[in-house]
Amino acid sequence: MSTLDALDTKLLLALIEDPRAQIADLAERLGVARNTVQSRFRRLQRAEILRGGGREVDLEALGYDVVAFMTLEVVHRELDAVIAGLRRIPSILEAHEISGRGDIWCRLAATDTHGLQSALRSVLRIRGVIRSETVLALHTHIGYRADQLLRRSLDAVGGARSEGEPKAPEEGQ
Amino acid sequence: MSTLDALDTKLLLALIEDPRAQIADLAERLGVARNTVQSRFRRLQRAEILRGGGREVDLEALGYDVVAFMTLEVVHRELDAVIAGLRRIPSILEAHEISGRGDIWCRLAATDTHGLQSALRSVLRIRGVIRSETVLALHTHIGYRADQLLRRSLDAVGGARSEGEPKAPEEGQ
DNA sequence: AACTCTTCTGAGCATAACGCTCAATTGAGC
DNA sequence: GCTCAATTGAGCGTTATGCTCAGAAGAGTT
Repeated sequence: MSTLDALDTKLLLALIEDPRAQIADLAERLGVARNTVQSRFRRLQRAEILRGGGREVDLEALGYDVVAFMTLEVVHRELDAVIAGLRRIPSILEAHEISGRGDIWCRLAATDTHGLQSALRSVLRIRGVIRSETVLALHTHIGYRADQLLRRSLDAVGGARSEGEPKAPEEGQ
Repeated sequence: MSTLDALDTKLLLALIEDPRAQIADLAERLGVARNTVQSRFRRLQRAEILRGGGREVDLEALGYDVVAFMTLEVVHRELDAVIAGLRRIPSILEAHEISGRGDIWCRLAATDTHGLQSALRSVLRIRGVIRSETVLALHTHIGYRADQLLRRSLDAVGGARSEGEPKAPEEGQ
């Protein structure tokens, strides 16, 4: 289980909303001394729960060890209602409409397999959901990144590169 | 096409690396006046290319209009090599090992369908890749979010809630 | 009840960053 | 050569930062 208390969690929430928020503002918003936020923030950073400095939160540190991907087949004219239903389930981390087999693709997180089962039940209870197919994410080999894309854009536009930076590969578009 | 020049792109890259980086540091790193970074930063923020203040970059603003999901079946003993190959393709935004049908799940982005085709060809050229299945992401209904999860953790631990904040729903685990 | 240990608090301090303005310079396009 | 937008460097007052320190508050223990 995570070692985060309510204050840590609130701090993370505030930082997700605005990663560049100032320490003093955060302190005021959380109704706590500036010093406290400063030390909490430092701790979260050092523990790498706050990755990159506020961009993303380490879900495992929060105790969400199970991540799964799910495709959903839905009654098309109920699509909006299904989306609204998904939105109400905290375990749903994202949801996209897709082409091909299945109509919606989702990512979900849970503390354990029981939590996952519970989340899946919630999903299947949504009116308009016909069928679901779920796979477990066993390991993240490449975490979300957009920097490679940016680096390639940089090459395309001919931006000078600072020393030491690796050149982005050219494969694929 | 995007209206971002090399400096904008470099600024975004630096902010992805460290969303809380100081303006002055960024200016020094990019070898440009502090004032310049300040105005560029403000512009990126206002144009909402920098979402949330540094958390994520708007891919569409960069000209990447096509997003797709791909499952890959691979020769298991070549898994590491496949991952390494994927890592070298900028279009691959993330990659996870999964259970069930297909062995790897990826998200990829491209400027258009030609770019997507090119990326897919790059993937299929990787030694160890047996078969791929790709679906287009037509629309993002729920973008990546972790705040709901955090809010539920807050409720679980009994954190007091500031005024006006909506209570996180209770459905699912 | 006293004790310890940790955390939070509030204050203070020197340094640095911030947001802003302004005049001068640069560079591209006409 | 001209215009226009962007960049630069300097300067300004205000604010945030990182730091220290002593005291208060709580939880858990003896």
